[in-house]
Order: sequence, then C-alpha cells, then structure tokens
Amino acid sequence: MVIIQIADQALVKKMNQKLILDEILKNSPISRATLSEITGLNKSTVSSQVNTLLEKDFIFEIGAGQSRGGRRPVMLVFNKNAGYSIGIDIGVDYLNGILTDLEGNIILEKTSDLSSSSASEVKEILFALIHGFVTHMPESPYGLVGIGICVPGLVDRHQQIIFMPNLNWNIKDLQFLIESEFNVPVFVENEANAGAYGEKVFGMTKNYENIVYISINVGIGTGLVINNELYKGVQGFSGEMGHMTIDFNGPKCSCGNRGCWELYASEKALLASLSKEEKNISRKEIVERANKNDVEMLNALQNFGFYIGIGLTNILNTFDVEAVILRNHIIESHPIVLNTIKNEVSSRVHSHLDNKCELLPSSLGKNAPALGAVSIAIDSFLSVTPIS
Amino acid sequence: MVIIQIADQALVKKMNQKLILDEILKNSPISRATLSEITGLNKSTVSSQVNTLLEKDFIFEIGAGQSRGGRRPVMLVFNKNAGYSIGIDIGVDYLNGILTDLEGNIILEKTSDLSSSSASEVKEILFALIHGFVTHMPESPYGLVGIGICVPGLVDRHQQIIFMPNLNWNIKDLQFLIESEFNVPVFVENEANAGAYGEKVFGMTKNYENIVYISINVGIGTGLVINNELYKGVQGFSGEMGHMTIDFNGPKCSCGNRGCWELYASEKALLASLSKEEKNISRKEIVERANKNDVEMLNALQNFGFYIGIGLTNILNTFDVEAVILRNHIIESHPIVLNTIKNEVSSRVHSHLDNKCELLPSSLGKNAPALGAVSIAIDSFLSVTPIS
DNA sequence: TTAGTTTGTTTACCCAATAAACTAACTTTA
DNA sequence: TAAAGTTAGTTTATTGGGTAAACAAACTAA
Repeated sequence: MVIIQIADQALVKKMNQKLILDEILKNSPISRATLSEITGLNKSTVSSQVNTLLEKDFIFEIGAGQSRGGRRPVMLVFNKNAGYSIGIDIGVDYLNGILTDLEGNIILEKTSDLSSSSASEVKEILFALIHGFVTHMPESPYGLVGIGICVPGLVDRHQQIIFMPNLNWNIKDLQFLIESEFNVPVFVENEANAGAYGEKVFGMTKNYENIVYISINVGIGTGLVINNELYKGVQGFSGEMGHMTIDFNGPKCSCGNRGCWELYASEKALLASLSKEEKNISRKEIVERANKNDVEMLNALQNFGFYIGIGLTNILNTFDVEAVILRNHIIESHPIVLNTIKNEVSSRVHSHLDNKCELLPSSLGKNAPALGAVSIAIDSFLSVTPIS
Repeated sequence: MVIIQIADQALVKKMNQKLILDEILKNSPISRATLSEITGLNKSTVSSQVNTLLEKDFIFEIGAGQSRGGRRPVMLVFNKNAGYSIGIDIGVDYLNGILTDLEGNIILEKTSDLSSSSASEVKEILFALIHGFVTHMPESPYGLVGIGICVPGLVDRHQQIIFMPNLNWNIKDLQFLIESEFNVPVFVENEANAGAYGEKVFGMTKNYENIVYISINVGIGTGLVINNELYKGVQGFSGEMGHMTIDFNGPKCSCGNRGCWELYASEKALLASLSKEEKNISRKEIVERANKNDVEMLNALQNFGFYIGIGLTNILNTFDVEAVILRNHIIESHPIVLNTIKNEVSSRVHSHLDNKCELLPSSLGKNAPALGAVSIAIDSFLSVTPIS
C-alpha cells in the first residue's frame, strides 16, 4: 500500500485558510473585503474562513478602519499571543534560548555557557532553561505550541542526531527526550539549516524564495532554502559546503578530504593566520583592532574575505539564488571583510551571474538559528491546528 | 493585485486526475478497483475520473483481466498514442531530434551535422527536421502536443537564450520563432537541465526525487532535480558547476574564474593530456584503445576520473541526493573512469555521506537531453489539457 | 436629503468526493 | 449444480466546500 496525498474539500479549506492567514500576517490589519480582493476568493468564502479563524482564536477584530467612500471595514489582525514557541540554539560552547510569540517576537532570551559539558549536564541546563520559559509564559489559548532545537551536527530525516564532531556529548534522540518531559511537539534541526530558515522567515530575505545561508564559525556550515522550503537532502545531510575542496592538493582535513573551504575561510583559519600572541584573541577584540585601523588585522581580514569569496563564487555558480546570507560576528560588525568578498566574487564570477545575487550580512545575528528553530515549530502548529 | 493560487473543486478534480493518470502510467494495465485501493480514493470517485479520462482519449479499456476470486476487472491502459511530442537537442556541432509518443518511446530519430552553421542555416535545418517529423507522425486525437528544445547555454526564466559561449549563432527568442511556424507550445531549456529531467523521467533514476546530472563534454554542465522538479534558479542559471573552483591558484578560465573544474575534468582537458599525435582522437578511438589496454590511454583515463572525482565530492557534500548521473560517452563505454571516480570519492567524502548516493553512468546516453525536452512538453500537455 | 459606494452577510446553487446500497460477474463450496 | 461468497463497478443520496447574486448596513459626496 502506497501513501498518496489525495485531494478533497478538507484540503481546499485548509489551503484557502492558509492563504488567508498568510495575507493577514503579511498585511495586518486588513479587512475581509481587501482579503477577498487580493486572494481572489469570493467575499462569502472569506467571511466563512474568517469566522473559523476567529472561533479558533487565531485572529481578532480591532474595530473599524478608514472608509474608502462607503461602509467602514472591520479590521482583522493576527493573534500573535494565541500561543508561544521556544527556540534553542545549542552551540559548541554555548546555549542560546528564546521564548517568542507566534510572530517570532522575542519575549525572553537566555544564554548559558556550555564549555566542556557532559551529556547529563547539557540535559540539566536545557531542561532548566525550558522550565524557566514555561513558567514565565503569559496565559494564552494554546500555551506552548512547540519547541525547536538546533545543533551543530548532522541531523537525519527522523530528527536523530547522527554526528556532532565538535562536541563531547551526543544525545541521539533529543526529540524524544524533550517531548517526554514537556509534552509538546519538538523539532530538531541542523544549526545552519535553522539559521537559513530564520533568515527566510524573519530576516531581510523574508520575501525571497531561494537563499543560501553561510554560518562562519569554528567551521563553515551552510543551509539552503529552495522554493521557500528548507532543502535537507535525502538523508538530511545537505549543505556540508564547508568541506568543498577549493584546492585539491591542499592540506588534509579532518573530514577526509583535502583543501576544504573551511580550512581557509573559517574563524579558526583566521585566528591561525594571526601572529602568535594574538592566537586567542576574541571576536570583539578583532573588530576593535580593525576599527582602530590596525594594519596587521586589516590584512588578516582581507585575507579572510579573499578565501570566503573563493567558496562563495562556487556557491553562486551552483545555485543562482536571490541572496546569500553571511552569518559571522566580524562580518556583521566591520565592512572590510564583506567588501573584500564582493571584490573577489566580482573578479571571479561570470558576468551573467553577477550583480543579481545580493550578498548580505545576517540581519538577525546570533539569534538566527534560534529564530529558525522557533519558526519551524510555529509553522508546524499553524499548518496542523486550524480547520474546523 | 497579487496573483495567488486559490483552491476550489476544480483543483481537487485536477489533482486527483493527475494522481490517477500517474498510477495508470506507472502500473499499466490496472483496474478501477486497484486504482481505488492504491490511491485511497473512493471507488465511485475513481469511476467518475476514469470516465472523464476515457472521454478525453487519455486512456482506454483493454478488456477483462484476471479474476481475484470474483468479478473480473476491466483493465485500463494509458493511451500513449493520443498524441506525439518532438524533442531536439541542439549541440555545439550537431542537432539530435526525436519524435516520441506520450510515453517517451522514440518513433523517429534524426541527427544532423551543424559544424560552423550560421543562425539562418540552423533555423533552416531545424524547421526541415520538425516538418519531417510532423509529416511522418501517425494520426491521433491530439496530434503534436509540443516541442521541447535544449541548447548548450544560459536560458532564462522566460525561455530566452541569453548566452551560448561555444556557438557562433544565437537566436534569442527560439521559442517564438518555432511557435510561430508550428503553432504548438514550445519549451526551450538548458542542455544539462533537459538531460537531468530526461534521466528523472525515463532513466534508471525515475523513482528518485533528488538527482544531480553531470554532462561532461567540451565543458561540464550540470542539472539539478530537487523534490521531483527541475531546479532552475532565480534567473534560470543554476547549475554552472563546471565553473566551480577546485584550485583557487589554478589557471585562468574563460569565465573569469581560476582553476575551474572543467579545466581539469572535461573531455577537452582529457584530450589536452594526451600526446601530440593523439590530440584529435575521437571518443570511439579512446574507448577502443582502452579496451586494448593501451597503458598511456588507461593512465589518461585514470587521471580524467581523478579530477572528476574531486568535483563530484564537492557536489556530494553540497546536495545529499539519491543519485548522481554521469553523462559521457567514454564513461558509459569503459569502466575504468567510473572506478577511478568511485575510489577518489570514497577517499575524500565523509564516511557519513558515502555509500548512500549512487554514482551511475547515464542509461539514456546521448538521447538524455532530447528525451528531457520531450517530457517537458508532455508534462505541460498532460497538466494543462485534461479536466472536464 | 438623496444618490452612490463600500462592506459584509444571507440565500440558493453547483459540483467533487463519499458512503452505502446495488447490480454484475466471477470462484468456491457443499 | 445450486448456493454462498467474493470482487468489480455503478447508482443514489448526502456532505461540505466555493460561488454568484441579492441583500442589509454604514458610510461619503453632491
């Protein structure tokens, strides 16, 4: 027996409901008449769907709007406080958690140190964090609608954590562990994928359909949004572009390959290029020195940008997306790296591909992955719950 | 005013009709009862849809099948001769045209030489070829349903040919030119994209959802099928992976970049690696010498495979697809290149990604692009026409 | 004051899918 | 060989989405 998606009236209602809810989210506040106009749905269909959404507390009326020469419209807004979502970004040495409303507005935010923690310590800190959020969550019709969690490692299609190279703990079935404790849907995702989705939903690129997200850290992670959806690959392992060879005779990488991009263009590589006494310098200090026009540092950053540009050219040749997002504290804080990247890309990429693709530093910064995790949970809630 | 896809009963009917037609195509001959079972649609719904398809000549009944302990079923088959489609692969120095039925079975095939032809000559040959096919096409309810054409160059979202580096002619609006002459829908596509789609629809990988197709010729072209659909990119220019840098200090490429993959792993590069008197050797001769265990040739082919493997590793790290198809006459004819590629990939790719992705030579061979072009035309016909 | 406009609801209707009852045609069993 | 059981496909009444048209409500402009 094959599982196939058949179409019936329930599907029609669901699709149109999503259409209407999306328009309310995008163009809030909005009237039934305008909704009918922009969706092309009949006025009575919109009225019926709006009534369902009102009953379910997904939207509410905020009273009359401006008249356009006739009866004044009743304005509708999305009920962002119908429920709340939690997003957690588990990094190599930190844990960044946020509590948001259904629009992704951050209500509470908490970061914990996680350096050299064991599995049981991570579990304890994680549980305490979530319990804290749940306690401080305002009253609402739906309460906590879901928890999204991202980790720096390979996550398969069944949300099992397969491999986390830079961590000394590994709870394979994090989803089950947390669902058992909190009894809400839990979604586990790769950090770069979550970041990409965060930028797609809440960032500058929210109106783009195809983006590449590049997270530059100890290594380089990449996430792909194609046709408005996260592309995870068959096994869930897509986007390991940090291990793309840019010099096939280059040095060995821990992944088994040679001359991987992240050996040249990661923060680890940047630090390695600095003089001995600066090897343990923080990101903040790097930016400060660059702002003071420290020549050695500016050169190092130009070199950093040069190597990022090489891999980026490969990505532009491969994907032809609307925008590439670069997630890195230094790039977001000082323009020199991005400028160098742009020069390098311009000199390398074919003239027909250039200029069209925007190269942007992350607008969400370090919250991008947590926000992506949050919106995975919210998306699931909104697509599963409504109807009537 | 925004254009949005709203859902109604017509959409329901269309979706279920496609569902049923696809099952008939896949599991022909099949009964109404079995269709109801595997799709999950009600028996009466299937009967109603089948009647529509019968009236429209898309399917027909071939009489009673085997009984399973009760009344004998009426078996249904797809009417592959309801119409015909033409696919044309315009290469650098050839033109390969096919006439097929709606299942993609080749009925007529014709190849023309095109070396150093001007735009007007190409147009003349092309028109003569299509007129020839139309003349020899059997009688059918729908006649010629569409023409698919692929070219070795950049084709944008509006099917305009933007750039063809290896040709001295360029008819930008090929679609309009041919539609005006033959009055059927015409689809223009990039050669590698068409090949990828051909392998997805008719090749060994027809049941896979995500594949990468690599066409190795004078240069290297790539096509992506993601979630069963051709990914064309925002402008239509995705998949220029031949110009991926595998050595950032490598030689300059005509595209402006350095150390592009196709400088090392194309047939042009293979020929350049041979001794002087062999520089103009044909593909056939290369395979013949390899079959005779010519040491110099075997070494050259191993070297060829080595470089293909390097770029392929990058692709595997990027996409996590079910299969990669290699379209090249030599690879399809002698195993040494593929074996070398597999070794190189195994030694480079991360253990978690290895083994899962199949590495296959093209099963359609030189007809892959033309078949892809054909199926783009057929797909459009089948998705636009039915309903009632 | 009156005519015209815009908003939103109500009513009658259409049509695709469905369940259940039915007819048809076969196999198995007694 | 007749009756019982099984499978295939159709018919009929119903459900429940969306729609058009008529309507009521509430405003603006002349």
